[in-house]
Amino acid sequence: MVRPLEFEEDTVLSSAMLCFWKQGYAATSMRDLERETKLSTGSIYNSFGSKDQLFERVLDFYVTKVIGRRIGKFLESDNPREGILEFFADSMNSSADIREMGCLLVNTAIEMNNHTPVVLEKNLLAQNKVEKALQKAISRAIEAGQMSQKTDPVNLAQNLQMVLSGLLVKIRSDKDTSWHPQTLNFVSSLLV
Amino acid sequence: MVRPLEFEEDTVLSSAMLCFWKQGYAATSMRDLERETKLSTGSIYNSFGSKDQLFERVLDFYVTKVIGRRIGKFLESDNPREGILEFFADSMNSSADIREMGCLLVNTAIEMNNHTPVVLEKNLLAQNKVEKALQKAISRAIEAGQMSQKTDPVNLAQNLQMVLSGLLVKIRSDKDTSWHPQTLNFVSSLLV
DNA sequence: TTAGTTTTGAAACAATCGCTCCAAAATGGA
DNA sequence: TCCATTTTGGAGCGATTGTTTCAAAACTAA
Repeated sequence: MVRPLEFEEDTVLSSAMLCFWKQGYAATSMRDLERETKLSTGSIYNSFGSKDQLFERVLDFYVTKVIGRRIGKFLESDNPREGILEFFADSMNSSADIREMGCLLVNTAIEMNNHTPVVLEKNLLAQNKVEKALQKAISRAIEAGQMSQKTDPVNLAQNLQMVLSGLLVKIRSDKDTSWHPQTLNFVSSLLV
Repeated sequence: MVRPLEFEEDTVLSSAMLCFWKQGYAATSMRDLERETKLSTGSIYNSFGSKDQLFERVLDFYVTKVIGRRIGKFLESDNPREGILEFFADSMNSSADIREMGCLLVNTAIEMNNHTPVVLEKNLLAQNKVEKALQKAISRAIEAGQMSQKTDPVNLAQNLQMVLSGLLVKIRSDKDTSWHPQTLNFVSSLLV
C-alpha cells in the first residue's frame, strides 16, 4: 500500500557508514549524509529518526557486515591458529581507502566516550563479540595441538584484542605500511 | 609597558587540555573553553589566535608536561626493565578522573585523522618520542643483563607502543579496572 | 479514475558554531 | 596627571548545526 521507499536500506547504511567511519560522528553533518546517501533530509528523518539513531543503525550494520563477516571467515575456519593470523592480516590488508580509516568500533570508543549510553553499550558488546571469537579460536587451536595446553584462552584473547586495538589506532594515523609484517610476526609469537 | 595579561599561560593551557582531552576537539566549543579557562573569547583570541592554534599549544603542553614527565620519571630511571613496567602502570593508575580519558595523543590520532597537517605532524612526532624512549630503555635493560641479547629494541619498542595504544583505547571505554594487573603481566612477559 | 496513504525534496526553523569588533579597564612612561 | 598601549568582557557577526514543516509526487486499493 501507498508510496514505497525509493532506496535500499543496506545501500544507505553502507554510505552512511563510510561517512561516519572516515570522518567520525561529530565531523559528519546531515548535509554530508544527504550528499553521500543521495537522500534528502526528509527521507532520512522519516526512515531513521535522527542522526543519532542513524548512527546506531550504522554501528549494527558495521558489526554484522564488517566484523561479523571477518569473524566468520577467519576465526571459525578449519585451521584456528592460521585463522587468527589471517584475521589480523585482513584487518591490515584492506584496500588503502578503507585501511586508513581504522576500525569504526575503536574510533567510536575514543570519540563518543561521553555520548548516549546506547552507543557505548553497543560498542562494548561488539568489542566483547570479537574477544569471545578470539577466545574460541584459541581454545580450538589448543585442542588441535597448535598451541600449548598451558595457554589461558581468556587471558590471551584479552591481550590479543588490546594489540588489535593498538594496531587499528596506528593504521589510522600512520600511512606507512612497512611495519605491517613485523606486527604479524609479533602476533604469531603470541600464539604459542 | 601597557596592561599585562591577567592569567598564567600554563594554568589556561592545563584547563584547555582537560577540556580537549575529555571531550575531544570537535565536541569542545569555545564556550566550553571560556568557562573552563575562565577567560573571555577576546582574551583567548588575543593570546592564542584560534581554536586550532590553541589546540596545537595544548598538544605541545601535553607532550612536555604529561608524556615528557612520565618518560623522564620511568623510562630514564636506574632500573630500566622495572622502569618500563612502571611506565605502563603509571599510564593506567592515574586518578579515576583522568584515567578514563585515555591519552590525548591516541584520541587525537583517531579523531583528527583528516585535520590540519600541523596537528598530524605534532602527533606523529610525539608518538615517535615515546617509541624512542622505550627503545632506549630496552637497550639499557639488555646491557644491564635484564633482558636477552637476542631481543631487538627497535622491534620490541614498536610492539610495546602498539600494546600501549590498545591499552589506552580500552581504558577510555571500559570503566572496569580488573583487567589492569593482567595487562601488566602481559607487558612483563614481553620484556624477556 | 479516484481516494487514501506514505515518501520525497526543498525551504526554513531555532540554536549553536568559531570568530570579530570595540568600548572600557588596566598598566608604565612622560 | 595624562598619554600611549594592550588586555578584557560582552555583544553580536555570518555560517552552519540538527531538525521540522509541508506541498508535490508516487504508489495501492477500490
